[in-house]
Amino acid sequence: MSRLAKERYAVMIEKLKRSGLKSTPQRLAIMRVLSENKEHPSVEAINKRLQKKFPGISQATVYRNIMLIKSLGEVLEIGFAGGGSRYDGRKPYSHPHVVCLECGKIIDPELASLRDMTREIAAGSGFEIKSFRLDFFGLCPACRNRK
Amino acid sequence: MSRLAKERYAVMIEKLKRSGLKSTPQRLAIMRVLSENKEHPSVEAINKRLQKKFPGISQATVYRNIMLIKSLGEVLEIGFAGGGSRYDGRKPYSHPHVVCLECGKIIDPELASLRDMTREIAAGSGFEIKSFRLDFFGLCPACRNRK
DNA sequence: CTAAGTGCAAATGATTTGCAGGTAT
DNA sequence: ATACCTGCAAATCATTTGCACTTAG
Repeated sequence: MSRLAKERYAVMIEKLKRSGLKSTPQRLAIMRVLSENKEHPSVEAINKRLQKKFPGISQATVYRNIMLIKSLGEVLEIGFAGGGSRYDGRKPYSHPHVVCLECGKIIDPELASLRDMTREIAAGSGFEIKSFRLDFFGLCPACRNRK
Repeated sequence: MSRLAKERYAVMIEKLKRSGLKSTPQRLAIMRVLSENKEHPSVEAINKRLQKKFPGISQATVYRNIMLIKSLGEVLEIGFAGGGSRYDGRKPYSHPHVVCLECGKIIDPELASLRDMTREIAAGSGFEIKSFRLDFFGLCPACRNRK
């Protein structure tokens, strides 16, 4: 477990306790997966990963806990139109993603030109901006070669 | 019908004919709504709008035709996680949106700083970028005042 | 103890599809 | 004529919810 993952996990536990919610084994395990997994896993992927340690854990439990963790502000949901959300527990705040249309891989790119965008939008539209969503879609290096 | 709307509508008809597909009244009406409606309407909104002229038009017909128009590259689908896509037939290419979390209003903002973003991402990630999706979420001026 | 949480199965809600007629070309 | 379309209703698919049972604090 990396330093960042440990830190993220600790923050989640902290918020959980502060909220007077229970620390069930399933819940802690879900938090652990979210804090260390870099793949932006889907609910299905999280469930699959947990089957080893919790045979028979319910998808409903995974969904309910992710919702809860989201309400604590500790996981970012990256939902797509066609259904099938992915989750980022390492950086639970708005940030850009690059999604491979072929294999579904998702990475967090560097994007210096992002800086003043939100400010520019707020000034131009009169909206009070709360969050953003920026996704680039394309083919990852591996899938490009495979063609 | 504005000049832009007329133009968009003409392009859609053109592509439709070029593809050897039929010009049914329902299909033409859907294209017309998509080419002139600035509200980024949902399927439900489009259906509602058409009920006057086509009592009993099926949601399925609207869905099927939007899919078809999308496959012609003539409408941009703005799909949201919680379900409920919105459509933009006036600018059927990737461009940013500002979405009101309260009333669902969607506008097309100016965003000069968008310029080199795609290039920057492609260079940094090795991905071949095909499209992007940039949404800002917040409160529109009207909803801000209402608080 | 007892409020929360879990597993299971049924319910949802947007979208899709199969089928039995219609209709544009 | 006939391939394409439409309306209707049933089927999907991810997600949510009701319920009876279990468990953390």
